[in-house]
Amino acid sequence: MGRAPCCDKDNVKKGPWSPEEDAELKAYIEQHGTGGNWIALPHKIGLKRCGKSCRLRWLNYLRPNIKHGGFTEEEDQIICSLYISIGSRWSIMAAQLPGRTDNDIKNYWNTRLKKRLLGKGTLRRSDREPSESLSVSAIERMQLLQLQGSQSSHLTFYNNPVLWPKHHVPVSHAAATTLDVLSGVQSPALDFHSPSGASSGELQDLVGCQLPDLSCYSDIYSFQEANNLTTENHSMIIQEYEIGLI
DNA sequence: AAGAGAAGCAACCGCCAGAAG
DNA sequence: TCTTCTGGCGGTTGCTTCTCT
Repeated sequence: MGRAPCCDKDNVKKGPWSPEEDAELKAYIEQHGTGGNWIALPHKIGLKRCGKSCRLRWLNYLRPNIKHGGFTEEEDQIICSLYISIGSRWSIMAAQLPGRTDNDIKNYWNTRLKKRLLGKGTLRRSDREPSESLSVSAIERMQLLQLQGSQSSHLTFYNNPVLWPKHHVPVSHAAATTLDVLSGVQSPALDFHSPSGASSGELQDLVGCQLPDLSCYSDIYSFQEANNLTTENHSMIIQEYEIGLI
């Protein structure tokens, strides 16, 4: 059944790549391509490396047109906006930033941007109770939304289609408007604060398009209320969920 | 000048969805 | 149809470099 094991883990080298290994991998891929099989690649080249390690090395370091460091102000803004809208989906962010790798963006966010934007008081995983259902990423995004709301509006993800991920499907204007109204007016028919509140069917009728089950919003709304987030942010979160980004 | 702590970053780990046998 | 592997991803680790005292 199945396939042969990918590599002999006792016989593969780990740790930093040497210039010789880099050169061998680069030369082989430039000449022959990956052949669609990373696992077989190190055997063909004669490298004592796991295929996954070769893939990572190529994608993050050896691939042509890779940029390292020196993130621009514009890139900072894009990363920040995307983090607010899609969270820690580094590969999607990398797709929006030519020459940047997901690993680079992730490192840049974790070591610099996060501290710069949120300060040193950001939540760590160890600070939270295990039962809390909001991820650290979600809370950081809420904090950024608050900051964004109190500062300029140019970072707003939904105001700038350039920042939308390639798979982004714009929400209909009618749906967005209706959701804005609903979240602002708090219709008595809809209890946004309870998982047992409005069904997606009820909202669907009001909005005129298909919506997912809203029960998952309970934590977000509770958090929003506790942190005085705006209704604009409120509806944005619904929109993001609707298009599958959260 | 030396040691400690912080920051930066490359690479590994482990999980998941889809593919292959 | 089931089992196992591959590719891809985000999270985490640990080594190196930098900064502060």
